[in-house]
Amino acid sequence: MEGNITAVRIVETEAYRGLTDRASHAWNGRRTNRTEIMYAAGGVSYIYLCYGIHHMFNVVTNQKEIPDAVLIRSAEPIEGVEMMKQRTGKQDTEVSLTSGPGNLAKALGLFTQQTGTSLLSDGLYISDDGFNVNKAQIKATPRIGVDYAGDDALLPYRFILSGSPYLSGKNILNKTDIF
DNA sequence: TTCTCGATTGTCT
DNA sequence: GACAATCGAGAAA
Repeated sequence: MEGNITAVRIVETEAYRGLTDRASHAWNGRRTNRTEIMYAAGGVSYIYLCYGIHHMFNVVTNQKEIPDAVLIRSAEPIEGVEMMKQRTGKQDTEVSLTSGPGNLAKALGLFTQQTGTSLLSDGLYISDDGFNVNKAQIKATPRIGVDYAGDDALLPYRFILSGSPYLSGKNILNKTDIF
């Protein structure tokens, strides 16, 4: 694996509370083949295909039988930029490399088959690299692209590292008027 | 079995 | 700013 590592620092996430959140696939206890993994104990990945094109990378976060997850929307490339460019087919290093959930999953080489992978495994893991985040920079805002969820779409369940250039595109336009 | 629609992105006007 | 692309999951019949 040496030399084949791609690492990113997560700068944007969204929380999905399965039981009460209409924006969640597991809303109201819905349990299907696809969402089954959300009911597993936290620490595993939930990756699925959206619009037939884009892969979404989620982290299952709660206890067994509680379908909560966090969508990783955007991140800052730390290591293996060349490989990410290869995977996404982009020529230059640009923010869109890992900005936006679809791009991020692509850059990291994540596909639906990786659903259920433990995030403590060798191939895929999340760790603390000691980066010191100023808590004042962490902001909560309404989520993106979930307008259909009614009132739940207004919940401030999106968390961003404000000021990061890697926040996804549409959000950059909106980021100033939330707080 | 069939139909509808989405936790998005990129391109066109 | 608006809209098409694209396919699998979920719901309905």
